[in-house]
Amino acid sequence: MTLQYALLGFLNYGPMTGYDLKKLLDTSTQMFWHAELSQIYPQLKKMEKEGLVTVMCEPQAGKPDRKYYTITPHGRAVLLQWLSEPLDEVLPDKDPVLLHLFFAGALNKQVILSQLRLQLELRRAYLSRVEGEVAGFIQETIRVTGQKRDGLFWELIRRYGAEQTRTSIAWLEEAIQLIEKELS
Amino acid sequence: MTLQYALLGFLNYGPMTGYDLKKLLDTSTQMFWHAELSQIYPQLKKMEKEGLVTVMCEPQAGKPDRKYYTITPHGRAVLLQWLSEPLDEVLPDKDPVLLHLFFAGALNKQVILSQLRLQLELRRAYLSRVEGEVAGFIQETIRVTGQKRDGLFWELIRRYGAEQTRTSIAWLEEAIQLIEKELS
DNA sequence: CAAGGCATGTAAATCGTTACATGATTTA
DNA sequence: TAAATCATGTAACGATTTACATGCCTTG
Repeated sequence: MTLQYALLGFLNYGPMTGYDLKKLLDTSTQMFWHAELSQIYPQLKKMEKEGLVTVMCEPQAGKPDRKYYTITPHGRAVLLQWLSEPLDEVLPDKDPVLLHLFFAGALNKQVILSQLRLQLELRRAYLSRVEGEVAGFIQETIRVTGQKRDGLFWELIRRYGAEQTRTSIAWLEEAIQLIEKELS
Repeated sequence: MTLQYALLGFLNYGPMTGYDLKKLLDTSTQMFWHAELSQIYPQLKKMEKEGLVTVMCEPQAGKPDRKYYTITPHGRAVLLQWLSEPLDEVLPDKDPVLLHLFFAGALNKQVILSQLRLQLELRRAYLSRVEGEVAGFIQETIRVTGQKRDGLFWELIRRYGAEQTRTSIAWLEEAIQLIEKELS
């Protein structure tokens, strides 16, 4: 169901194909939402049947037609309805890395340390991407589209990701030190 | 597949029933992993067929038998194998709250602010639970079970949750101020 | 006396991933 | 010339949720 709202959210900016939507999911929301084409295409079909979007085919030579989906007034109403719902969830609920760590006591010190060091590396790399590329991409998108109001939220979310990652990094550094000292 | 490792991880402490495992998932790992009984029971059955666990039935009057599952040497090997794998994931990948916020530009200022204020409230409540109840529960569990080594990881994960939540809170406070000032 | 805990499950539906299929064009 | 991009999809499988089913015992 949530994927539906993600698609409606993007279609609210203008008509697009499933392929276009996939690219937007990959470049804009991949840190907190994504989907495969094999999920997107059937979802769009379902949304059309429910009157949330309409389709227009643009023939192409040698390729399948581009199928442009346009959000309907009803689709827009459904999107706004969802967006207006109170944000009453507390946390994203599955994190395999933490589950891993929860049982890590069964491993020896060196294996655990190398796992944590890999995480540290990955998160540092991620942070530098968020502070570099991602920040630039958002500014560029705001410049090109003139979406200042929406851009405020994009930038806010980017900063959230950066702050969470910084916190992870600091925690990993401490955890590594602690384990080096305290664990036998 | 991950649920399997969660169950093996707990069964590695000793034989248990599906019902017991559900309670452990609810009290110990609910912040980063959980499952319903309707998923746990079939999963255990499957694990038995694969030789990861064995079952022993303890008859009860008026209730279904308690079915105790015991981890096998093979099960332990499979668990250790999984635990030893490098932690190469970067982030938990779906967060409906962020997706919501990503499209929040379509809403009016007051609705957005009340949504963010609700999030702030929820995260503050969550933090106080993590710093209170949860911390106490971990200390108590370490005291009762004598699992000092494992307890180190439980406490580390708890602190991770607390730090991430503190970061969320600070970010939400800033975001609310910014939106109050900058947004029309 | 109703609600919740104990203890087991099954069935149906939804959500999501991976693999497969086509076929032209562009890039390395 | 191999791989990636464009553009559509289907099929099979696996993961997860929700609803249903039983029946006793304990707590409010």
